[in-house]
Amino acid sequence: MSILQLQNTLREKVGETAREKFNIELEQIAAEIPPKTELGDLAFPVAFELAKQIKQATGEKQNPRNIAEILKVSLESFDFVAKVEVAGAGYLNVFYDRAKFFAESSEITFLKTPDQRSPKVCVEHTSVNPNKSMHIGHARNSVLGDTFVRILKATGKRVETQNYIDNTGVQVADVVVGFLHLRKLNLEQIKDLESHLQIPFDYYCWDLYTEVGKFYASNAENLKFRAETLHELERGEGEIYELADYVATRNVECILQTMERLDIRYDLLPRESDILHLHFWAKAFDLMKERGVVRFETEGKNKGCWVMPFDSHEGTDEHEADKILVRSNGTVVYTGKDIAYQMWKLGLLGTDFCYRLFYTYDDGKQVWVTTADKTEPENLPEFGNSEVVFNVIDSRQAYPQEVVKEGVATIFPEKGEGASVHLSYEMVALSVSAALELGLSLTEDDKTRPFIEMSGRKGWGVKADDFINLLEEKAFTEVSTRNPDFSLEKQKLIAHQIAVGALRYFLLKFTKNTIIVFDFKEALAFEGETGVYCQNAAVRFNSIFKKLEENALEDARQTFSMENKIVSEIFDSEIGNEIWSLAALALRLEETISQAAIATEPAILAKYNFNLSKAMHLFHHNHRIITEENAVKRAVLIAIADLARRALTGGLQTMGIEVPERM
RNA sequence: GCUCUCGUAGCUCAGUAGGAUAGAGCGAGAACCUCCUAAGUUCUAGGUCGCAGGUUCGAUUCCUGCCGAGGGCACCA
Repeated sequence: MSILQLQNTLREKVGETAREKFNIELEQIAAEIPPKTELGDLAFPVAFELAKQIKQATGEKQNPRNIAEILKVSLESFDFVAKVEVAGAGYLNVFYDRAKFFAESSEITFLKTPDQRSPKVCVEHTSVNPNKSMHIGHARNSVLGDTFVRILKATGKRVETQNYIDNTGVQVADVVVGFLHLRKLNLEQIKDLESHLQIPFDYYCWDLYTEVGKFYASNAENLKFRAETLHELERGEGEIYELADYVATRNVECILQTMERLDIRYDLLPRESDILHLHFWAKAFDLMKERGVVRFETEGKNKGCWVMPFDSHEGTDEHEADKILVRSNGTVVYTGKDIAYQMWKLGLLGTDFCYRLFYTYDDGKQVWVTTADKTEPENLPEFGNSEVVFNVIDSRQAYPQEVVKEGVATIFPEKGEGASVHLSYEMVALSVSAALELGLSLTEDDKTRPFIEMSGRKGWGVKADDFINLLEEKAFTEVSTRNPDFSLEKQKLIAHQIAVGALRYFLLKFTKNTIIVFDFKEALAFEGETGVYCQNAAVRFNSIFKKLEENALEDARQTFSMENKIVSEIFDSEIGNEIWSLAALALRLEETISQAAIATEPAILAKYNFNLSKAMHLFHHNHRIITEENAVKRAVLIAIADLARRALTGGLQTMGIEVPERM
């Protein structure tokens, strides 16, 4: 029986007893982990609630402690429960039978694998404009999205990961303007330039994009180049389109490489150009008209537009409550296209992309890209058609995302709003000191602000690759000093794993709706609450097992199962609470991952991994396994250490963090 | 103007389906390497949970108002 199952069983029993003894139907039964191991493994503050409801129902005033005493008796009937105590004003504290419970669960595996028969869910993340390199704020999106994918998979969900490519938007147009009108280069010349470029292509574009911003600022007339270019991109053919397609694709390749460094991969790259060329909007528009959810305005300020009635809280008057989807000149707004695209993801559009293979990763995993050309590639996976779609998009887009969600739900009430989830998060901004370190020219007003927003347009930001490099260099210095016997290759691998762990943990330890104010010192830390701290706990435990005899774990399990009585005594001894609390914490991984999935909050998992690591470092400090002379105690310690390292390895893996061989 | 999010230790942040003594990291001050790696462990100092009301046996958590910070509110993308 797992901890989750036991909790639910106990919860049911509490509800049942409340019904039988007090004639009260409890809607929800809260259970909590007591603040200290001495207070038990699970607590029900339910007697307070019952006392209140009994008073309401009968007017009779009952002491919560008396109520708890009655519930106590019924819970004690389970064999997994060692004892139940009534504590404080009426808490019901449940103590598990540690030896029995541990014997049953010491071999548990924590992570589920995706069930191929379960309905597919889609997570879209990254989705950066393919016109420059990624900065650390973009990386937050990807790390959050990728970790959420891992969390869903660990709960057994089948997940499709998409990275949307806006290859026909203003940002791509702007960098194309830079190539055409500032650099005066055609496609061949760009390729030639690239062949002897000292910096990566996306870095080059980063600088060029900033120049274009200045180009527009210097003379508003220059904006006509943007309009021209956008028009060409929309047309979908011709020299400029070809050039833009090349530039965008090259940037996508660079971005995929950056993400590969963080162990982030995709299944599909849906491109905006294909949404345009395959007329997704027209299809969606037909469906909307068919279902009568859009209206053509013949008068008022929206005259000539197609609108969708929208009873959102955002509108200030009745008119603004309607969302314009088609402008009076007949063109569709961005949100309209987004609704069509969201319909495709959910399998509601009734039309599909064409596909071709974009790239094959080292281990053979494939990432596909959409096209508008009819092709019939071999081994084409099935894309789209997801039960639920999670869009990882920063909180500034909350309003358009709300429109998409409500829009789709209006067209398909049978599907409902639950199918579209905006996985919203706050941006990464620069601290004033970090901005100054980067040499940005801040105004006096800027310097008084709580943070400085990153801006691709201004060229303000810490590039993801630069920062990973910085972390790798720092880690390499440490690794090579500590492990001079390792080959250079191995040292570099470990430094890389540490860098990834540090960055991913840093981006995940904050809850989604906290603005991360990026500060170099804090982000580069390898001590305290960091990924490195967690990795180190796992490495230390692994090194114990390397030094133990070959069959130590199997032997321990055998000793353990035969000596139930002595095991009980150990758990009841002086060190019992401490070692049991580590075991109990390790056994909570599954529950934690499930909580993180329900709350769409990877930070819950990050905090768990940190707390588990802390308990492990403490355990490591207090107990010597290898030299332990009492065979049964040694077996218990080995089994707990194994449980803990497997839980931590699984928890870290779910965050996309590897455990290095040595550190 | 309308609307959303946030305000917890010197700093950066957790927490709260209303509940036991409000936690962690950093920073500050001390102690611990002959020891399965000190990227570690232990101890100390540090809080009117923005302010004021309300609901409740009980509020940092829920409600209202105020103050402060940051978003979002186009026939932009």
